[in-house]
Amino acid sequence: MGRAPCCSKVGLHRGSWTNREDTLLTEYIQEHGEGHWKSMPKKAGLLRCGKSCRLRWVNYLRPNIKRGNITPDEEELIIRLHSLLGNRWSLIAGRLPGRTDNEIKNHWNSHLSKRLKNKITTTKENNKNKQKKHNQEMGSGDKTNKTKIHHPKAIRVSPLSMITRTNSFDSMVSLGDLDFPLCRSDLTDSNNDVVSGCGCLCINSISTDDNMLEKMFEEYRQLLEEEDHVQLDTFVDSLLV
DNA sequence: AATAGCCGCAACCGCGGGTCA
DNA sequence: CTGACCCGCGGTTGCGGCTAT
Repeated sequence: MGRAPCCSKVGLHRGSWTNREDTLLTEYIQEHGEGHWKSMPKKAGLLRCGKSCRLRWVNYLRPNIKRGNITPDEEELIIRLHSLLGNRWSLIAGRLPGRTDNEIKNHWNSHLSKRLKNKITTTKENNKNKQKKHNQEMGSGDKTNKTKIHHPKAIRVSPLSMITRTNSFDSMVSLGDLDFPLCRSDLTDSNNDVVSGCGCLCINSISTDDNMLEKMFEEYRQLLEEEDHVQLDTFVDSLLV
């Protein structure tokens, strides 16, 4: 028994929104408020799926939405938040006023991920050369010294057990206080540019405990200060318990 | 000028969690 | 307890504009 479709597709408009549709939706929401997406299209006189209306409103028509020109500061914040949260775009968006999760997701996929990939490649090359040189100086290489970074798959976060879209991350932790790299490979060069963000510390479950994240960061930071061969799996696994 | 390829972004889709009858 | 429904999320698609050839 399959899941029923969210709405009947028959006779509904799809594709780009027209000005008239935008106006109808905006006027309806201004008068009646958000929510009740299922019944909204009919009441607003729109031949659209409720999901489509919600998406259009949230990503485009909502007031106070900033469009285009993501600043370098915002980019850096996105990179850091992504290294912390993984692909939790709604959480990342909650930390960037006026930005939508869709916009951030698109920007990440089309710009930042490629840029980081390039930087990672460059960094890896440099590290390879350094390691080669080091091995030559120290004799044979030590294969057990490899740092292992675990990439847990991001999971959906319940709004109740977590946070709301609007206040989201503010209620958990003040990232303005984060003056250390968010993950092992999210290191900065002498120009304070993020060199690499590949080794994501993806946290699979975040409690509402006020100090939990800060404790985790502190623990993580201490780990990083320890010997190079720390197996990050151990720490990450501890987060997953 | 034509067109192929690329890129950015808006929109769609499927899934999972929460709620409620 | 169960199942239907609603909502929101992340992944993916497809279209339009831009650029290179």
